[in-house]
Amino acid sequence: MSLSKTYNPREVEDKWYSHWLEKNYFHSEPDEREPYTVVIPPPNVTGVLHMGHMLNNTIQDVLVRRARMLGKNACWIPGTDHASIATEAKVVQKLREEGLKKSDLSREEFLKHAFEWKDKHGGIILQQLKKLGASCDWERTHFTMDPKYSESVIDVFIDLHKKNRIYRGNRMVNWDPEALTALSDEEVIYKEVNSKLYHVRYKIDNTTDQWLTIATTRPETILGDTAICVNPNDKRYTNLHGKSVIVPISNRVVPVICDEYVDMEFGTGCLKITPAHDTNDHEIGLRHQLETISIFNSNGTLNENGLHYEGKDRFEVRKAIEKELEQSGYLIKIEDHINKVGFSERTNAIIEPRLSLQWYVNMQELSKPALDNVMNGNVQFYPEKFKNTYRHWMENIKDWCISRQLWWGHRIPAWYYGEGKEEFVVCKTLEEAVELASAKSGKNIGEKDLKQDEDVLDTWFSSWLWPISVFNGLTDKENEEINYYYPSNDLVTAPEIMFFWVARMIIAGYEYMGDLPFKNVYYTGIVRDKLGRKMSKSLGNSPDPIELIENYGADGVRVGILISSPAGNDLPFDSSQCEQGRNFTNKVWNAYRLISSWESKNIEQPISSIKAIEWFESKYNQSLEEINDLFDKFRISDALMAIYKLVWDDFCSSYLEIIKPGYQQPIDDKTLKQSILFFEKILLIMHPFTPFVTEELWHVLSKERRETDIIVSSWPEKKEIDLQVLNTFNYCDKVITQIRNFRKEQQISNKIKLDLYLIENKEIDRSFDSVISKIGNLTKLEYAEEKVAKAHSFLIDSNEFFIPFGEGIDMEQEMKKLHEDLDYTKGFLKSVQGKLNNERFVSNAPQNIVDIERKKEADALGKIEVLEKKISALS
RNA sequence: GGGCGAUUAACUCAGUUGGUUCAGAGUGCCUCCCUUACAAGGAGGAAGUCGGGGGUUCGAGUCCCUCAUUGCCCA
Repeated sequence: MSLSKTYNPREVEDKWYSHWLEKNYFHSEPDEREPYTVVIPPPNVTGVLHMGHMLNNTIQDVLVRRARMLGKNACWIPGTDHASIATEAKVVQKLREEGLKKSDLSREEFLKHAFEWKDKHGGIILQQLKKLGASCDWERTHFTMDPKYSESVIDVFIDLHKKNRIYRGNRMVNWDPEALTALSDEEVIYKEVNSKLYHVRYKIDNTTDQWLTIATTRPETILGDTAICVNPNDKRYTNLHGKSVIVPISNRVVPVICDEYVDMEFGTGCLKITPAHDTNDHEIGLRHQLETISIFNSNGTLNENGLHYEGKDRFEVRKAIEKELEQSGYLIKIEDHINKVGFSERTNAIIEPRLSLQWYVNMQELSKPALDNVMNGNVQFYPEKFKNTYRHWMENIKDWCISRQLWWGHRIPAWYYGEGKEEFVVCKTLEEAVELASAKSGKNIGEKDLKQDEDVLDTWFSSWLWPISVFNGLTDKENEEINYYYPSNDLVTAPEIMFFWVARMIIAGYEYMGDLPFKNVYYTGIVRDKLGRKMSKSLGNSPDPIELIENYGADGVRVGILISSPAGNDLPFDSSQCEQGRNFTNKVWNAYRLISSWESKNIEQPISSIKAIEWFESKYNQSLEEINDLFDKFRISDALMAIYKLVWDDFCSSYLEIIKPGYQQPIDDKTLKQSILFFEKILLIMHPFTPFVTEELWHVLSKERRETDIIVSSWPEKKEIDLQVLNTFNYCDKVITQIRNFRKEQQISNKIKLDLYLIENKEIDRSFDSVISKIGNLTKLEYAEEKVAKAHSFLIDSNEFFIPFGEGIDMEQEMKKLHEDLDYTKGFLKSVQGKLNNERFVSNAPQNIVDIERKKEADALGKIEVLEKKISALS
């Protein structure tokens, strides 16, 4: 035999992937078939493949390949996201390494560098996906900053502005002092940190020595205090109502105000109010018309309101001010304190709440259809539990801050012609702006008088259009492709971006297409390491996917990653799972090796083979039905497991063993032909999970198939299942197990032939006796009338089986087993009779349940009788 | 602090309307076997008070309450 004992994925993977590409199988064009569309969650353009992508894209590929085989026009759109903050940060860092500062560059120069970077590093991840076997339509690769795509983003901005859904507002934003940009709420990560709670006393104005004490975690913001607030119901402080206090260091006189917002239990019950630097304080400030004093610059250093601290960093100032407060007697005490602090998702800088003028989308009305259509099931979530989370967020949705103080991205199409709050127009081009601005202002405004907004849009403001704009559904409305492919079918993504992305795509879908963007959303879990930690670069606990593919083969990795990862569950990943996957591909490979080694002749077909074929036909169809059902429910792991067991247990361990001819014996033509057909049917259902090994075997297995490719072959049709055959095989399997057990207990080699006698107390379907004889390696299988002496015996469904043994009888062992069996059955009978003697059970339980119990009782009684007879016969 | 989940074998998970497809699967573990497809293999086996406690019911892994532990989302 010249075939390798083990499957070698390296030899076949590149070959078939190139072949598929050459044949253009991944490419889709609208036609008369039913479309099946999936849009990839676009990875960051400069990203590299990690385990999360592996999981996510394997699932998509499984779905897409199966849809293709089901005869649908499958279209999987790949692409990348410009990821404004992440990419800009990378470019800035790269420039810094080259000695260039962003601030020294013009916008145009910077963007030139950024595009160079993108062209060089962009899309590596897409190349990596090919190694995994992803069957994306590469001709349709999109990038969220492609010209057409960008145009649609700008159009949407203009449109929403026209509809009064976009407005410009001076609001508290999450400011990233490192990236120097505002962030959306979703980009802020709150973490618990050990900090300190400073108790500081403020002197009450117009007194010589009366004080109140506040508690704060941010003493540096004292310089921006414009009030002290107490709860109006707090009896301790009624004396303060209407008074003023003197802020330490700045010596500003500020009022004491009352607001129920203050938690009387926390700290001292006196809250200092800094409207410029805290969201809640800002709201209190608005309610009480307080002055707002900003003390920070955009980069987190103090401004001129910071007095002698001007120019110093906020954390440096915190230390310094602690000292100053202490020296001047204002600091009462410092307590340890745990509080939650917001960090920038991208730069990890501590977020500074900051008042600034930003662009917002009013989400109230816009989001309604998106909530309704998920709740009513038009858009299905898998698993469904995420609907709750979704609803909670959608019902409390806040306006979306969409401007970012960056250069890499879609520049906001707003043009300013003056300093006034309303002195701007929103439109696509400078020419239009001239016209609109002139009209709006009533003045003659030229190009030079206009200045475009410096900011770009939030990345998600472009990716929320992904399912539409990859088909140019906005720039070229009603075009053939958008009409054909939209809405897409399944979206596979991580629950972490349910709000960033999924919810907003649904919103955009209803707003711009009047329809859902996808029918099903499959949420994957987070890939974690063995210890349950999230996989991350900094921890270094993430295996390199490409290395895994090299070690275990793409098919092995695909199986390994899917074998136990139900939707929505985190996946604790361990490379041993890939080992299991690799072993699976190897198993199939060896099944092929076996079949290919047989020489066929026109000889009589053994009955055992005929029966095996009958059985496997039904078994296959039973599994196929189950697998189809699991796919319909998006239970991808379970579908894989069902296939795994069908292949390994049923096809290899049972079927092939039954039909296997003796050593160097030929096989009959019919059986071989049928076995190859079975093998092909198995390859077909395996294909979505293990595309490479199945394509390889498809081609070598039979000559007829060499002209076709499995990737474009049809998913098998389900045929009838003969339950009788399946039941009889189960019985046969039980007998075989008993024979094997006997051999093992008595240490009788498989090579030694045995006799089997049986007393048929209950009718037996004898059709699989030839199979029992073959697998059990029996010389004879005889139906007897009387018990056989000096024999090992066992019971299956009240039928008695005997294997006579020669000299080395272990009688004790036999007796022990009989007694164990008897004890168990007696206990079982007792519990059944307990139920039946309970009048309430008999009168309340449905008749069929009672009947079942009665039958159990009868069976148990019969079995006990047989066992007792045997025991007395042996003793 | 608010919301949503989870807890079943050593590990990862199934368990649809309460009742024979109810205590399951895969991996791991143990025993025996290098048997002529595959030791990346074969055959067999052990292993769980279904997180604790209450309740409803003839009957609870499944429904209700409560506690504990834990995860995620939001502030």
